[in-house]
Amino acid sequence: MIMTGATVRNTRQRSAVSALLGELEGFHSAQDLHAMLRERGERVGLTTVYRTLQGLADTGEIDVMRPPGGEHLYRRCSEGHHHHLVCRSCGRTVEVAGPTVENWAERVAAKHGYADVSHTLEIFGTCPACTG
Amino acid sequence: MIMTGATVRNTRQRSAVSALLGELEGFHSAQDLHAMLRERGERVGLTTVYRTLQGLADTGEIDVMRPPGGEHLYRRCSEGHHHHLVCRSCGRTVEVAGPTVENWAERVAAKHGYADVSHTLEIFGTCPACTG
DNA sequence: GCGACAACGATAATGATTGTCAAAAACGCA
DNA sequence: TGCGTTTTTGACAATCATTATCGTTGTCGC
Repeated sequence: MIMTGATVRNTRQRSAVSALLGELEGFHSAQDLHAMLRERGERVGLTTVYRTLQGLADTGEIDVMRPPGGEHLYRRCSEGHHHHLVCRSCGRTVEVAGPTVENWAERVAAKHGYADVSHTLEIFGTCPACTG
Repeated sequence: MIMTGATVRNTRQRSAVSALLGELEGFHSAQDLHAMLRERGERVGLTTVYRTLQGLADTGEIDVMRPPGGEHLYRRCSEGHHHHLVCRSCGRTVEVAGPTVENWAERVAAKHGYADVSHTLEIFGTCPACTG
């Protein structure tokens, strides 16, 4: 058996995507990011953007949100498990940590004998700026 | 302005979909349901199944779940707002009512000035039967 | 029974994501 | 620094759920 070192190589493209995410506020789709990179003159393939985002998401470096109506959105977020409070109208997002919910989910799952629990939670609303 | 009576007509197809959902346990995709209807000899188009499900979901008669990896799943559920605890392996589902979470979500949203709050929450795990 | 209009459904279109695979780039090592 | 190995890339095709189209059909009020 070969114990591949699971080496992740540093490439120009990966850096570009990562850097871009570092500068941006809010959530952006893979295609958005791809377009921005092209505008900057960075030559990165769409396929690669998808792959990179997936990788970053797997390692928890970025968060993924799957809004009801379409494409996945990505964002560099603070560490640890948390959720998002998103404005339906302008997209303004607030990170929310919820020990309350985490515990509740764990408890409920345990009560029914479910193991290996995970969950997804998104809160939608209209932010103050968009309400007026 | 024309005040269309917003008439919803009773059709054989709508009844068939609704009836099928009434008999089934668990979640099923639009395509699943369509296949089942065909097996029964009911002649219903896939397009219509989608449309009908969307309609039923809009009026709250059925619940929609959007699992991470694919198609939307539909199910006739008990009334009121609730969430689902789903087995990753076999799909066995438990309905979960969570005043805890509802309140928490409301509170958090309010704290940030967000109005008109809604949320989505799914819990995934491995059920007792699939753990062994 | 009739006419208006919603609903149907076969088919084409859409569009995000994933698979493919040959070519290019990184890394470890001498 | 040069080399072989292995990962990564990226253009392109494929997938596949969902949506749009639009002529036909079925409902329902009258």
